[in-house]
Amino acid sequence: MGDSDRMEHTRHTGQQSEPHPEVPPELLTAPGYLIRRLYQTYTALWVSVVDSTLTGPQFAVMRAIQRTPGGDQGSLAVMAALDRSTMADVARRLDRRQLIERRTCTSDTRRKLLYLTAEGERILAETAVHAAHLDELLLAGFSSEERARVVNDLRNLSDAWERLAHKQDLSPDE
Amino acid sequence: MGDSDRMEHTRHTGQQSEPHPEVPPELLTAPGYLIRRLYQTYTALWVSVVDSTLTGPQFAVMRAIQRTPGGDQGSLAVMAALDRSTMADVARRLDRRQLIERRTCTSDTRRKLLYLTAEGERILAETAVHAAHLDELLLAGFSSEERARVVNDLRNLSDAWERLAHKQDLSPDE
DNA sequence: CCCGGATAATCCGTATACTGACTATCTACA
DNA sequence: TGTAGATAGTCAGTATACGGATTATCCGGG
Repeated sequence: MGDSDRMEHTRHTGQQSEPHPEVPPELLTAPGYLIRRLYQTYTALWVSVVDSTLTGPQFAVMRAIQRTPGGDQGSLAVMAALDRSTMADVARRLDRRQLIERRTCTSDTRRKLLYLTAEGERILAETAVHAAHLDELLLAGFSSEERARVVNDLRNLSDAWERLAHKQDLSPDE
Repeated sequence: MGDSDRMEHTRHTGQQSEPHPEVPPELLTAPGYLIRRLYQTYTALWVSVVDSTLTGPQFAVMRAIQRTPGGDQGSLAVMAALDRSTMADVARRLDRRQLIERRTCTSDTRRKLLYLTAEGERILAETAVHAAHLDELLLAGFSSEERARVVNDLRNLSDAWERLAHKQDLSPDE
């Protein structure tokens, strides 16, 4: 997993102390560009803080199974915010590593019901500690009311965008 | 390219009005989970609004080239917030489609300098219009001061997280 | 001039992510 | 009952992403 040595190659993409390659300003106010960077930075932090054997999505899936053991892949995918295809991949990898078990539902053989194995429970509990620490870190620079506001803004954005995504007509007009 | 037919299967992953997939509450306050969902929703909206022949990252790369024609892949990657490997992929695909040109630098043959082709300029200009429209849509549900606050929060988060990512010691202590 | 370290791009392996197609299965309706 | 439509999971194809190894090249010291 991560390089646990603390070499000074801390920069991922290489920039920031550089003579400023100058990000185009149109990008800096584009919500999508910002979100992409946030997502990238977050996954980098996940790897370095949680390190661990689980990726973020894998962790989300196992959390969902923990909450609803025996749920089918489709429902659990929704909880973990994954689509069916991606869930199939993630579940296959977790199954292969024996962190979850996939039983075909007897009353509907199309369904596969997911359960945590003992090892899976162990890994999940272990990872949850580090994940909680990461969540703290992510908001550590903000006062408690800023924290609430930021999380709230993120959820509002998320909701607003999802409503947009469900509309069919997004033409420029009006 | 979204299904432009108006079939009633509007849901992507399958539910949300269903009885109870019930997202685990630990996930709903986890910034990382929210960011991942925002990123997913954003890319879905990009496809359906900008549609187009360019992905978000491809667009960012072409914007960066437009701003700094003849830049080398490494510097342009930083501007577009991509790492070297990903930039190599993206540049190869754009090159194959003749939207950019890659010339080997004569004074340093390791470097490849990127330029937009005429066709690339055309596509970029076209896409920029739709991208601007998307940016409007993304904040359309907010008042103008909410808008400023949200964008500001995103940039602050981005900055704070990047500072975190550059620190070497992220242990749980204190 | 030659060598060793640094650097630019690429390649490999793995993991998300999404669309569309495909299989197996289930269910409802006529 | 018999079949059409819906549904669950998978697979193929494409595109991001990232770390680590590789290759080609550059540059500085001896």
